[in-house]
Amino acid sequence: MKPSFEELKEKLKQRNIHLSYQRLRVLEYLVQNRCHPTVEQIFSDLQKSISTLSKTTVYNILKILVEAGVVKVITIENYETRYDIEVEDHGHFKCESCGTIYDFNINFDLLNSADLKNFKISDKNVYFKGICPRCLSNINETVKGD
Amino acid sequence: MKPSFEELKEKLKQRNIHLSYQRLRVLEYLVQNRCHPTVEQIFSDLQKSISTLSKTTVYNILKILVEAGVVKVITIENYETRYDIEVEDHGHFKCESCGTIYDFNINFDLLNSADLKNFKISDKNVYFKGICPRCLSNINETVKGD
DNA sequence: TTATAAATGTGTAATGATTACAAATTTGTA
DNA sequence: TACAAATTTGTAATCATTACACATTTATAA
Repeated sequence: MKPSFEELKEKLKQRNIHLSYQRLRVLEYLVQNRCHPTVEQIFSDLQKSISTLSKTTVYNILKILVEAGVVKVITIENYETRYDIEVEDHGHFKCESCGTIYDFNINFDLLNSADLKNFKISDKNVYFKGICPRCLSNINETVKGD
Repeated sequence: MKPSFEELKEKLKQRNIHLSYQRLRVLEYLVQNRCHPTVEQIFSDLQKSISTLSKTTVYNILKILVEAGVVKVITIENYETRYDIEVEDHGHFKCESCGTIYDFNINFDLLNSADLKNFKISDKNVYFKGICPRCLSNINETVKGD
């Protein structure tokens, strides 16, 4: 379900992708930070402990991990690319107030359309936008407070 | 269902958005070109007949039309923003071979998740990727021909 | 019609994410 | 240990988008 760091390393080995220090640290970061981080977040956080890290390296590694099928690009806004460990299908909800992206379960098998009967589908994506419970309650608090 | 140019003009009037020449031409272009064009496509096509047109103007107008709710931003790839006349909910299929984006019907009411019961959902998006029938048959032709 | 303020459009410069590329470093192998 | 290949790094280039100031058009009223 949620692949462990060890399982992901194994998958990369099988694909003959060398497990360099930087690659492992980026992978580890994504396993530990399941908040769909941007390149900027990944880079600035990792740079604290890998002082020589280059942002280009982060871009390169993410590209390799995506091609290897262990990381998925999350495209919700065109001005920010986010990355997620590749897991079973799920939807994303982006809160338009705080920007947080939440995962939610959804049955992708139900996502079918007769219009696509002659199409070869290789990737299904679902994302919603709106306001998350936390922000909704903050808004209510504010109203009450006024 | 598919709003006409006249209906869209009416909607803009109701929202007190001045129907300038450039705005009407961009709107007309989107009604007539239901291929989810990029800013570049809209600009370069319209510039042929509106020689003074500025790309900044196209950006400005698209922003206004989106805010007015008559145009929707289609985010599938983070490197290209596409625009579509706002219509009833439908999914998008992007062919990874030719780049064409197809509309398909899908029941958005079925798109629910218990995980989101306390969330306020204002926008639902579905997009698939894969190979379209045309490209699939081209590939088959090529294989046969070899 | 004419004056004038507000709205709209235009062109250039700035921004910022991403990519290209070449040099430096590290790794694997003989 | 030596060398070739892979990986990382830093800088420069690219490209979509935005900021901004100026030009043009439109709406309104005298």
